Amino acid sequence: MGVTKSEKFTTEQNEIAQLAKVLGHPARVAIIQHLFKINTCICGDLVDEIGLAQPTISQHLKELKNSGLIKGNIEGTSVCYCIDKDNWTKMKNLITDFLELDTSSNCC
Amino acid sequence: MGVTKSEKFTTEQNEIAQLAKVLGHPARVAIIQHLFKINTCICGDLVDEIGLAQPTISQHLKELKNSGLIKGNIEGTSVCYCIDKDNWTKMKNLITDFLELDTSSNCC
DNA sequence: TTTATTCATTGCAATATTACGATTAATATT
DNA sequence: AATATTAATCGTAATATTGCAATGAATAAA
Repeated sequence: MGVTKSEKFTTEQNEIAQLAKVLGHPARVAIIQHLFKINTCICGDLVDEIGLAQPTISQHLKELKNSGLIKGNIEGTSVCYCIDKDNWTKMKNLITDFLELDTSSNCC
Repeated sequence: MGVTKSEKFTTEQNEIAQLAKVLGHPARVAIIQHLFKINTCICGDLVDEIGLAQPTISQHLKELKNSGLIKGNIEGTSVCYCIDKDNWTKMKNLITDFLELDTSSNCC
């Protein structure tokens, strides 16, 4: 059926998975890293930087935007994309808490 | 074409994305959390715990196993799945480093 | 106004993912 | 041996994702 049964899981589990999914493509990882590196960003830069076609980059940017991790301000013909710091911090905490599960057990 | 162009990205970007992708499904998040909670785990428990069909759980377990995050030891008719702590720690560091990108800039 | 430039959107093809019923393989139990 | 239990695998259907060419909308430059 190809459709995730979100209703079977907690809100937290769904949120973690949703964020992880957004980061689950190297192009989006690369975009995030680039945005952090240069602070102000134009989509065209990313096309050159990443080497995928412009509509493809645009689509990845849309997903990142939908997730709230980045925001885009229109500036004339270009668009300034950048990290949404508040959401980034929230996301970071959510994922970090999940990853910090105790590994000091003694099974297997 | 539905196929990710991994060759366009760095090894690090691909590794981060690959791990994030594995965590990009609530069932797998739930499985990881459950494994941490009870240390020793049998697949049947997970079917009851999570509420998806046994083949579906089995498939998610396979993906987690392929990623190296968990390992499964056969014990009679049941299988003891648990977190692969070394790999978990490596993965945690990889993701954490990525998430720790500096948010102290002043764009937008 | 005409022409570039920049980026979003649409439409499509190829591939991947999610889910489950049916079956299978293996060990336990009777 | 016959039956039950556990979990992997196979096959299939439904849906999602990835990628790009073509197009469109908007502003900038000539």
